[in-house]
Amino acid sequence: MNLYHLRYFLSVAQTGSFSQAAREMHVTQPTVSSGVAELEKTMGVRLFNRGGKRVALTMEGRTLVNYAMQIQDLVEEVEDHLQRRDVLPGEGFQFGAIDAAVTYLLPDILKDYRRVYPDVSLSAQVAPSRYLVDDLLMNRSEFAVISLPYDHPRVETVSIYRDSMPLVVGASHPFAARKGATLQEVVQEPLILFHTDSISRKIVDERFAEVGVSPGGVMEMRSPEAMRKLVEVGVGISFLPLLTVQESLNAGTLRVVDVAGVAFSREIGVAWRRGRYFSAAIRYLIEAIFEAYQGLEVWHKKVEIAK
Amino acid sequence: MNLYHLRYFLSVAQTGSFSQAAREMHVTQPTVSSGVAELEKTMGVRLFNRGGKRVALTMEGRTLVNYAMQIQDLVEEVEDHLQRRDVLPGEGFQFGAIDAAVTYLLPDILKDYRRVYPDVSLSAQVAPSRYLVDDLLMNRSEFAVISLPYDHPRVETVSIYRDSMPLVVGASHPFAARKGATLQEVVQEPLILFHTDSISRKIVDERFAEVGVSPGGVMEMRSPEAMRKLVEVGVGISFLPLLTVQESLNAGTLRVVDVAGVAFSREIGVAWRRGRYFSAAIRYLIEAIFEAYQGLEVWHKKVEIAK
DNA sequence: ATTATATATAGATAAAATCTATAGATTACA
DNA sequence: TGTAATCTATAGATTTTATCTATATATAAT
Repeated sequence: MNLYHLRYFLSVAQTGSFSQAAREMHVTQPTVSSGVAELEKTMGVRLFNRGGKRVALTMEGRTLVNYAMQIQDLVEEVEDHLQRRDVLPGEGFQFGAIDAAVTYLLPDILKDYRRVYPDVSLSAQVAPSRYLVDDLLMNRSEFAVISLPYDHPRVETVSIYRDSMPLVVGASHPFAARKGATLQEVVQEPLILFHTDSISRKIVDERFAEVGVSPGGVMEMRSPEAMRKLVEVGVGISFLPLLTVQESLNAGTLRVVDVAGVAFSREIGVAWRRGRYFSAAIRYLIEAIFEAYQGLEVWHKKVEIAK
Repeated sequence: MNLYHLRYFLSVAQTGSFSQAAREMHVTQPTVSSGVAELEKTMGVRLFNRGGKRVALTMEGRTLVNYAMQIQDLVEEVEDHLQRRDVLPGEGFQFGAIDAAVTYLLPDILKDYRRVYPDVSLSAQVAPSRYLVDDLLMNRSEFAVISLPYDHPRVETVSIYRDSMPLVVGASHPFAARKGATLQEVVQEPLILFHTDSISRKIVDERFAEVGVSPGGVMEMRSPEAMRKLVEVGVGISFLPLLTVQESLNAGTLRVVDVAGVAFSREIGVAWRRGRYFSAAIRYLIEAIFEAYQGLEVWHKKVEIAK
């Protein structure tokens, strides 16, 4: 069963003539004849009674008219939808983001996005970067906002934000009163560090190795928010992304302490599976992120290559 | 856009794999690939993101899944309907019948029919035979119950009922008291005859011509019921089908009078456009008529030929 | 009867769908 | 890290389907 044949059939039903239908459909009359004949064969019924000046639908023909019109409508509707890149209510997509991104970088962008695509349901997966990259590779999420650098042959990344990771201490910590501290002093203190999985931790570890120091008592955490709390109550001190601690600094519950020879920072960026295709509604969100954080140009270049 | 391609697409969406879909659909993998590629081209969007172990639907792909499933359902539904010869509520057909048939021959049959096909809406067109034949030729009705004989190269007929057309007079008419009358006597009386269009009238006229008599004051009518009334009130006398006057005879308001050398009768039969196709629901009604009036065998023979 | 208009059919041609074989890429596993 | 297995894409050949031209046949109109 061919969609053109259905169209021929409907035209014959409407005009009551094979010849006229052929003219309407811009094909020859035998084409219409064989199209209808093919339908009649696959359905096993006669659709028209021929012979008069006009052909007449049989009962089966009338039944098929009902269905054929519905089918035609659906086909036209879906073509229209897809061509106009409309979004159906209930449609949506999933993306990943690390905690800091979803908490501090994305809220305003997501708010704007909702205005442009009110019918798209967004599902944000919040997890450490490496899990988010797994999702990307398995096609479980469309893109992710993760910590950089992340080196993987199948993953493309563009940096959008550089976040410093200063040493922060509780307001009552001895360092809080001083203008700075040395790395040697720092490693004597109880340190609260990201889990060894994490990119931020890797940055810290690498620098420690370079300088040749190693921390004493270390507490490992996955959640920067939890780490912030622990530092606030004085369990230890930590190198934490500025984004995470900005509010606490403003409130005075945390203090930044300069450490000689150390200027940690981690980048946050957008990552996606190399070469993948982006639907309009998704592309819009990504571009909004780049616009907000000045990465639009690099993105365009990379996506161009990916094409 | 081909219905097979839609099926391939749905299978890929469900299995997450072109290869697996190919196995399910009993085609090769390149067939599925090119089918999906063709859909993507005509729709102008990417439907899957390839590359992982499993392919993943894009947003557009998800939209198309919704529509494709609806379309598939409709196609299956209509194929099922037509193959099983089901009748949709609201479906129906039109047939023609002369007054006597619809009043006296068909009621019980139609009642039974309603039990078997409760959802079929019947539309009976009641008119003199020649109009009903016009409808047949124009494919406006499926079959007709008309007066015979009716000779037309494009119309097939089978007789189902022979109805005598005796001379009937009002109860108070002088003839009513006598045991019989001659044709010469009859033509002296004011005669109420069918319109010259009608088959019943033709039968009467032919006999009159044979015998060489011609009636005097004649009133022409189209409605046998009206004629019956006129005879009852004594406006004239008439040759009327027994079916039409049976009740009046029982009630005693009309009397049958034998006329020497005259035994009019007309036949009633089923007529249809030669070579036409009958849907199951229609065929059932026609066969019920033949079963009731012993014409089933002839019908089968004629329809066999028509095929 | 004759002409005009319908649909059906036969045969040729064009378009498409599908297949086989294979390349290129990714994943899984040793 | 390399190797085998598995996946999708592509090229070219083949088959099937759709369409066209020409014509036969039937019906309706003049």
